[in-house]
Amino acid sequence: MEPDPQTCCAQTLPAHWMDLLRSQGGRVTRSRQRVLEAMAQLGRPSTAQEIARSLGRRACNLATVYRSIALFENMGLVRRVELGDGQTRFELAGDDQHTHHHHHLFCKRCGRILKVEGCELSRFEASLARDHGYTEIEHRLEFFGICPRCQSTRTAGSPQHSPGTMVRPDRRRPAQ
Amino acid sequence: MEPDPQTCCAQTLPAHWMDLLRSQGGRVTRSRQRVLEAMAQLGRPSTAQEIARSLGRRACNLATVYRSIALFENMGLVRRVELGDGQTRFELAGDDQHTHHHHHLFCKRCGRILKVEGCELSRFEASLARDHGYTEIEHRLEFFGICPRCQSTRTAGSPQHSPGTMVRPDRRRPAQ
DNA sequence: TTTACTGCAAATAATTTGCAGCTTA
DNA sequence: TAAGCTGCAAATTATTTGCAGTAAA
Repeated sequence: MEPDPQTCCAQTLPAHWMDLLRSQGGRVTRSRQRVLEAMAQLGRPSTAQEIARSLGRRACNLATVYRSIALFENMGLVRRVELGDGQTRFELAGDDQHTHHHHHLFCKRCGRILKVEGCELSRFEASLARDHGYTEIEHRLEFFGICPRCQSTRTAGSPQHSPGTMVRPDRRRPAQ
Repeated sequence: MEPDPQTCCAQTLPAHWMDLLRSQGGRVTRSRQRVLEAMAQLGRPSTAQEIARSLGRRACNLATVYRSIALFENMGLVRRVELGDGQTRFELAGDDQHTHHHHHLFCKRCGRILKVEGCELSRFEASLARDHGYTEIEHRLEFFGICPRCQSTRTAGSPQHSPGTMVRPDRRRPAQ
């Protein structure tokens, strides 16, 4: 897996997450710390399984990973990413270069995930708020396509992520 | 549930779906016809359960609903919609006024789903293709907010859809 | 010490699949 | 007829939960 600056850059842990956690009555435990570190190291939207597995030896229970993620998601430390392949992924959410709001470009063949920045939808959100009276509007936007490598191989390339757990191609195709 | 032109408009069945199905070696069966009719009548992204239940008496097996949906999705007759609440929904995909490409505005409290049109991302897609060499680029975009009714009730309003199966508010919050 | 957190196993829930019988072409 | 469907029940898979023991604060 060659390095891809836009794909596999280790993320940064949201600063002050410990304080944030404590301020909400939570405890800073080794498990939670490890889950966050694993997510940061993975540097891309990852499933609970991937996160648990990446912890390897010092693994913490899958149930704990789920519980930690749920907690972090409610704290706004983690955001969920759904790419229509039936798997729910999570990534760190923050406001620095690596964790701030962004989107993804997902290869429909191999599952490669590219980070996409610079989408400007705030004006559109404003018009939605005005036209329909909604508040607190936010959005999720994902792109799908065929990556360069897959174009040349013609066949479904080797999945970049979680080798061995390739999702069925059929479900990967977003009904556009 | 008052009528909402943008939410609950019965959709139209994709024309020629029978021919399309047959041309791919599939058979036009009563079950498949009913599943499509149910989706058209529901007129909004619906889960397999909702589709099966809406068929009421003349119900067809849940497994069959899943199989039909999968088939239709691969044919491009149905597209999947994920709103981050852990449920996978499906809606008719076509090119007429009701089924063409569009997005949704999902109320984070009651789950009301509003259809959103007029998003212009093709230029952005083109730049993605140019910059990263991807082809066949498409996208999925969903908006989340608090609908007017929920703003006034302060509490989680009655869910517009599938009463009784309200998802946990915690999971409804998209990690922005 | 107190009470939240964790591991483990059992429980749920959403999908999928095997198979034998039923239908469409 | 023949192959593709369908219902039903069992099997999977992802995720959640109960509980008793462990560890933050």
